[in-house]
Amino acid sequence: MSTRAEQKLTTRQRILDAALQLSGERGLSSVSLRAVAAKAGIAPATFYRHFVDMDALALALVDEVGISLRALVRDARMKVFESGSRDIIGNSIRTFMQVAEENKDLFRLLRGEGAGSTPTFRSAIEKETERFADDVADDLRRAAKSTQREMVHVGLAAEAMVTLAFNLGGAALDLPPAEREAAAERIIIEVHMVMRGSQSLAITPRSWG
Amino acid sequence: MSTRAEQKLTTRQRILDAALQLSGERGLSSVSLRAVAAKAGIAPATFYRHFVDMDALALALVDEVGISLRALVRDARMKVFESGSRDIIGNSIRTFMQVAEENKDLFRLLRGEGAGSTPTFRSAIEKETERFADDVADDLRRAAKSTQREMVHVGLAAEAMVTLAFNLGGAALDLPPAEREAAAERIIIEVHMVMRGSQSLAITPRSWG
DNA sequence: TGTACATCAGTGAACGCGCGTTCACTGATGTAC
DNA sequence: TGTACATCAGTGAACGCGCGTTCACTGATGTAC
Repeated sequence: MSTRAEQKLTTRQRILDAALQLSGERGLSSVSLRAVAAKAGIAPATFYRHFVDMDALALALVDEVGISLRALVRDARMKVFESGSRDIIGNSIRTFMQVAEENKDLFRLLRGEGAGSTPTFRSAIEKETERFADDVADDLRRAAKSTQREMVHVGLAAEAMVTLAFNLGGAALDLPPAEREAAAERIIIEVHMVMRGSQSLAITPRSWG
Repeated sequence: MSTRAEQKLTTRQRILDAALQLSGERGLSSVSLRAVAAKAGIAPATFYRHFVDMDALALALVDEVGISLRALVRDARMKVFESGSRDIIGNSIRTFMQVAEENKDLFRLLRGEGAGSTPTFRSAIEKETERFADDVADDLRRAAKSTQREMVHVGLAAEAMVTLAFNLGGAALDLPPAEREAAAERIIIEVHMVMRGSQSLAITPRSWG
């Protein structure tokens, strides 16, 4: 690869990094092109050599965030698996929280921007969380087989677990460490409830409600 | 009450209504003072007769939203109770979705602004959702007594249910009606899982995980 | 009731500022011969 | 390798615009006598 093209890519990356950092405070939608340029150390006009506008940047960022996130979580899942622990849920949530803490900006972006922005952006983020839930669903199915405990609506159980982890876990990122750990334990119990509920419904379906 | 004071209050209300409407599109944090003034039919400078700045408006709005929401949900719960149905969860979620649909802007504000804004604002919104969860917890305890089915971690179960309803329900507001109903049915199943899980853990606590 | 004065919600013009975007440019890197 | 030309990432100045905020004002409403 030529030097010029390489250089262009590193500048592009500097722009993405700057945008991610700045989005942490107030959300990406209130970050200006000029602020991104300043943080990235380029002239405002240079921005246009890389993206047609801020919306394009936002989409590229969601893409990158999604990829990073999946990689991070794949590692996390392997870590849980290798630990050989029987407390799969507890370990997963604690690892998730650790990864989230080390990548606050990424998580805030996915969580915060999910609501208050452009429809395109919103649906891009929804796709990412869906992929995430799909991975969890696979894990659940595998766990169900190996423990011989049947589950129903595995996809829904996974969706519920991911929703709880993302939202409650995301909110917990703003808390002091001690409270953050307490929040993690609460999330673990709630995710357990979903797990048990899915198993319980497999044994005794729809009753009194 | 004097005519002048009355007039001032109605203007204030026009400002709040305008802000709420405008927040629906892109979130409150990207609504300008001038846009609010224009929508409310006043000069920009008049805004300052009612609020010191946009942050004060935001806080007043969260307060108002919280109060409206609790009133709406109190009505909804009564409706469910009066129906005498045994499918309490299903009815609650469906009623919740109906109320949410009729008050999209309110819900979007609570959901969307929960992440991407000022810490003060964020914590104000968190308080509102906590109150909401407390109400649900009361309902759960009452239901547990009347059905004789013990539950554990009722507060956590309520938190999980509210988190699921708010986030998945809120996301569903952007979908076409048919898909929205399907989403509601999915949320009902997931909330059921939490319910069952809480009951199951009361019978067989912490096991293999 | 009538008069004189006080209050204050709402105004319109003006301000300086940061914004997104454009444009002709520069000069290092890449390419052809 | 050396030379002449092409490419194009990055620039700096300039633009018009909507923003938040200020200020002296207006005139209807409220109050005291």
